[in-house]
Amino acid sequence: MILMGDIYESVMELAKRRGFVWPTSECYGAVAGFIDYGPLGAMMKRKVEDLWRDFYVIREGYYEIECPTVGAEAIYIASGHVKGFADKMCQCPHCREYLRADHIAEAHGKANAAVLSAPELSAFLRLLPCPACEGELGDIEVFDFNLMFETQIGPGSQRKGYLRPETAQGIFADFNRLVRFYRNKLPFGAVQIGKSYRNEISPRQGMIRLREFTQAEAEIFVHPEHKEHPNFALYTDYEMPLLGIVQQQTSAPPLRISMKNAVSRGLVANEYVAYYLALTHELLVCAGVREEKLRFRQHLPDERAHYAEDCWDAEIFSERFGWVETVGIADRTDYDLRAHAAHSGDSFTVFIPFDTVRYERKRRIIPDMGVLGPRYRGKAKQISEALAAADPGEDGVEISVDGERFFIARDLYREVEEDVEIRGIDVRPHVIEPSYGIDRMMYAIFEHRYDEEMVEGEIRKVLRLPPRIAPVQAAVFPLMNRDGLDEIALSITQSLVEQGILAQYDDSGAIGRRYRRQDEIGTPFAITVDYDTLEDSTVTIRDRDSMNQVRIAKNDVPETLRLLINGTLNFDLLKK
RNA sequence: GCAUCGAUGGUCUAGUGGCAUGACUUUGGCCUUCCAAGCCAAUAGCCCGGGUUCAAUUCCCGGUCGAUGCACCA
Repeated sequence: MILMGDIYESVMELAKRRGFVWPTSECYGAVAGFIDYGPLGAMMKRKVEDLWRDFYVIREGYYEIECPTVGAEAIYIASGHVKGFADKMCQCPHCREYLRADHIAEAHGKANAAVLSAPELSAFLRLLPCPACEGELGDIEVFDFNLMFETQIGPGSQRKGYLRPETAQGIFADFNRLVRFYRNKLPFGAVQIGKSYRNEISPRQGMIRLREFTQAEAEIFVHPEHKEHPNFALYTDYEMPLLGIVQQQTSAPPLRISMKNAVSRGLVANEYVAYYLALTHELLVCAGVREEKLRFRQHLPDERAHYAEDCWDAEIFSERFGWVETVGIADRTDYDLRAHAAHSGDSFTVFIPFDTVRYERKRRIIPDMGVLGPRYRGKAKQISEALAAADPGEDGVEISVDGERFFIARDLYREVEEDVEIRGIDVRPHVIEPSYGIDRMMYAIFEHRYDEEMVEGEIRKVLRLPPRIAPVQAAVFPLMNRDGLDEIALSITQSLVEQGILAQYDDSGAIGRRYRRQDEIGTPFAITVDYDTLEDSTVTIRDRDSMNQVRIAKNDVPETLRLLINGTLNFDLLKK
């Protein structure tokens, strides 16, 4: 329960004050769209990323790679970002408002205005009113505003580069290496966690829309005809709310449905997409997102990229921002690999051998280059290629090269029939892409796990973080700062550190105050050394969420905490 | 980017054309046998730049950041 005020204000105030999230370079004036993670925020973010790695790297076996954040222009020409990641903008000459040129055109009946060129758009807009001030747009200039940050590689301006707008392209560009790494077998996957950059026109909403943000993306390469996930059994009966296209069009509530049924009813395109919907659901809940504030929404046909076969967003409900898209899960088909193949000249395919070698009877045309060469000179090569693909008649064949027609007589080539051995086929995989916005996850966790309650007339602020995510995992207090209690507490702290547990020792102020300090930063457990400890070598362990305490042997503290933190042991079971 | 509003110790806040309030937090000390107790002390602030003025935290202009609306946006 939140007792007072706007939860966003309360959460961000705490995050700032306790060192989770800070405005960047505050002493020079912060910059919108950029944030710093402070000591606790950076620690917590790393733990969220490690949780993600547990799911994708350890469990799925998709190894992590790391590519530069600066990419050569060619990559983003191929990916379509140089052309497509730009908005057609214009500025109203009267009110100086920046406007989306294609949106105005579409509002006035121009279908598919997004594909028009800048001059075409500017001609179309001439007589239209500005949506902001109603003034006639007149002789208006339409320009591209590309959302990528641009830079130069090397001195001068020899080579143009861009800060990556997504981590995915680095994985695609490494495809041929990855195929070899995974020994030419499908499916395989690679993941990347790192910074991406988008020069947002107007970033607002704190951590939700950043110009520099962290993505965790997986690119899973699958055989286009085999979209059954090998471990689908894990999630066949997993149920979660799906807001499909039909539900959205009929304003129906999300459908709670098992993954098996979602696929068999055609709600979700295939097992791979369904598998990662379920995995994402599990991961987000595990990270601390409230299950009842999480839904999966399918892209409507007009918002889905033309090449995508199916696309879903994991949306997390924020009191402040409404439903926030936090994870995108798409079947991108072979779009990306095809684009990189076309631009780079590499094949971007995997050779898949058949179980048994096949033979096909093929008619092959062998040109007589001894004659064709001298006769057609520069065109000879093209003619021989066209000839190889032609289907000759009785006395010869007519082919065309560059629009010019040639008749090649029967005696200028030989036709042979032969059995050709076909050992396999080059397959261009389809890409299943789950793409996570880590910063949005972080905000959602803060908002969902922040709590206030009234305790003896005081507001108690608690971050109810899952123990795995909490930046500090345990606190150790001497009840009194004397009589040797402090030495015992210090030695317990040391024993925790030796177990790899981040523990904070605190002997400052009243015991209640120390508990509150830890509650605020989400520390799940606190160990207190009191006078009984001197008698029987037990200490109390206090659970953040219930504030209950249980006595355990001092020597059991490191192992007990280890089990509590990794979730093997539940605090309630400690009681007996 | 436009319009409106705002910005005072770490946090919340009072107030002013002339020495800038108070509370909480934090630090040190005293006290204290389990959930922000008490006492003493300390640290720490008027978003930035320019203008008006003898004097600007205060008034004016510009900027930055934040909130809201428009626009934009996965």
